Amino acid sequence: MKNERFDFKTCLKAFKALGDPRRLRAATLLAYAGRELCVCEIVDALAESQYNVSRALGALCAAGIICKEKRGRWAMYALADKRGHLARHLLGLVRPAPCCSPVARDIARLEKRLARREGGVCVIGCKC
Amino acid sequence: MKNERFDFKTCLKAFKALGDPRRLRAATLLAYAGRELCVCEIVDALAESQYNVSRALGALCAAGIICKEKRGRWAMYALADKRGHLARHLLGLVRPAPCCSPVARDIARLEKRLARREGGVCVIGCKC
DNA sequence: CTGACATATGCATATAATAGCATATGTTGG
DNA sequence: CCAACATATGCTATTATATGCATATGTCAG
Repeated sequence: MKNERFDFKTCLKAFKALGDPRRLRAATLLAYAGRELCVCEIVDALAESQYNVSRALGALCAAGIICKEKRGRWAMYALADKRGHLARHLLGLVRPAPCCSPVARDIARLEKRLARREGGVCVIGCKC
Repeated sequence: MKNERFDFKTCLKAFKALGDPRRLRAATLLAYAGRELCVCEIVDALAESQYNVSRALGALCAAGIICKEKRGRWAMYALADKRGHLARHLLGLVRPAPCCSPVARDIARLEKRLARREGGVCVIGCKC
């Protein structure tokens, strides 16, 4: 993972995908979490509408930043693994929680939400 | 320069600025060159209009990716130094010249152009 | 099979980014 | 001071991107 390089098109797609506040927040959140999160947890953590979050996650997925795994009626997202080295590099550059950063608030809300998991899985769903 | 991190806003601006083909090409070119280039050299290397290149360089400058130094009627651009560690990290991820990449062509044209410098300075100007 | 639920998407519209042209700005040489 | 030149910018038209609403899709519980 050292001195690794990626082709132009791949980098361009990644930069473009991360060049939007909501998408960067979502990706940073997933990088911070270091594990799969379900959509409704991300919706709560970002405090954004289900619509906007779904679109953002879809775009990040298309850019190869994150990946999705459908599990029953739940959709789980995590940082991409296979082609995801670039994503790790990029998100590793974002300071996780300097106070007053949007990321700090997102993380705080995520922690609260994760505390409500049961047996390691989300059982709450959307409250929208 | 190891494990360095940057705040959310800075990263967002950088990703946004690099999420455009022409801007990413220009920044990658400057990273590759490793020295100041004048606008007309960049125009020739990218084979784009003076207008488009000027706009792209302006945007990269505003995002803190590159910096500008006016020298007489010439404007020289280089990767940002002071606040530019992020830029170096990011552009270090772009593979410089896999053949068939736009970057490869840009670099080839740049080399030709640099060969025409006299005493290390550009003396040609725009031919547009 | 039905109703409730988690998530995704189509369509219409708002908003922002980009392109091109012409022209402005500032600098040098005569 | 003027003309030539390198570079930047204002304006407008165009195009891409984001938003909101409603609704579609697919899955589970009963």
